Amino acid sequence: MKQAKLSNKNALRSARMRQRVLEETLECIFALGYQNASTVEIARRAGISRGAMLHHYPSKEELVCAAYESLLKQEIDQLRAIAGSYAEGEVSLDDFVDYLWSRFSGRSFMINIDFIAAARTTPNLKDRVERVREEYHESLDSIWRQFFADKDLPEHEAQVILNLTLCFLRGMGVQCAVQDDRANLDLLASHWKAHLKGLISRKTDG
Amino acid sequence: MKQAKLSNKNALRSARMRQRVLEETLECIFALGYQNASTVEIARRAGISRGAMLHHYPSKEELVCAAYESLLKQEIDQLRAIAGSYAEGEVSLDDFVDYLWSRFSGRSFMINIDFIAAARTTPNLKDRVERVREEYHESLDSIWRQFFADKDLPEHEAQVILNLTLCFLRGMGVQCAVQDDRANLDLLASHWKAHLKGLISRKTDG
DNA sequence: TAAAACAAGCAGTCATGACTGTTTGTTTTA
DNA sequence: TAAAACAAACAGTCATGACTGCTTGTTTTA
Repeated sequence: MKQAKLSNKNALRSARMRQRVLEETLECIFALGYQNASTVEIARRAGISRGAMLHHYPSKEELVCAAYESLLKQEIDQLRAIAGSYAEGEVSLDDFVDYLWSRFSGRSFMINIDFIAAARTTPNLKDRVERVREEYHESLDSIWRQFFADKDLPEHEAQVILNLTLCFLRGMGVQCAVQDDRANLDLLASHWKAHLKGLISRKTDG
Repeated sequence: MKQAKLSNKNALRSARMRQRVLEETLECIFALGYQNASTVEIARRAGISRGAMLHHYPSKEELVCAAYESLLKQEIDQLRAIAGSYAEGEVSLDDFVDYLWSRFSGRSFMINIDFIAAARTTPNLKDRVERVREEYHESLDSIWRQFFADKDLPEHEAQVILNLTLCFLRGMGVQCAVQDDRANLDLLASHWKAHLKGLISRKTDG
């Protein structure tokens, strides 16, 4: 994190520029795919010279990793916001699954797929990506537990149900990337939500 | 399909060569990733000159599409073989899910992820890929129905259960690509299998 | 059936274009 | 005026596909 005191104009300018570059990097990967997201194109879209971009991010790897971290951090922030709403009783488990599905069927996940594919065969990327992802999953775990705190369900059961749900949504997200047949997938998601209810009640009154 | 009568030597030689190239293409994509699988490297691995390869596959797109089609066709053949075994009562639903999981956690699916990611932003590839995939899913559908033929379950319920299972396995496969934690995922798969039993029996005696 | 004509398979080289990162120069801010 | 932010030009690498020519197999014809 190259970041000085934010009091002076330079630091502000720099931060803004970096933010814009990261956003355009993600947008570019989303639109063109990881492989076709060249630094030239990213700089062009960000309305900046490549020289300036390289000043902030000395290599492409540095750039895309930072972009990915930025993406996941946004997701984490949103999760935390939802965790807050839950505490105030504004969100149900159904709502939360809906929210997750919106995440796994949208831009964010499409970018994720590209990173997952790229990271599989790029050790450096894989390592860096893994760390952020852990943080993301921890946030997810903690919010998930909230939903089961009042249910009479052992913690590791809740964990299994979360993992089942996540895998399911991930799979749906992949399907979404292959062929955007939202209607059908939304329906399937509903099935799963209904199913979740059964899973919980059956266990709790058993 | 560039293929003359198989009686003459040339056609045989050609077929062998093409097969070898396709196999090495897949292997190369698996090992290096779609983006890093250059035609130079593929030719090197296949022990053939680039000139010869270009003789058989005039463009890279032609090559990778053919390779992908070959991959899915292999999968389809395996599925059909299993369908045969089922007819002879040699395979249970559990076995079949295990089989599917072996497919979604192995080489084949990893290559698939790369293709899915690449195809998302490469219209040509996407179109060609889609066609083969349909054939694959049809095979899957038909074998799946066999398992439910003797159960008292409406066809569309069986379809939903298949889709749930597929999404789930796909999601697990993606997780596998991210971090190969087989033990945990195998466990999760077991949960799902147990769960499937419940799904079926509950519906049938309801 | 043997030779000639033709076609297919294959190898190697070259031209082109794209992408990355370096370097050098200019403007803005502290 | 020194340092940071930015711009522009440049050099090196790599991948693709075109092109040329050689070798092997197949077909036609005398």
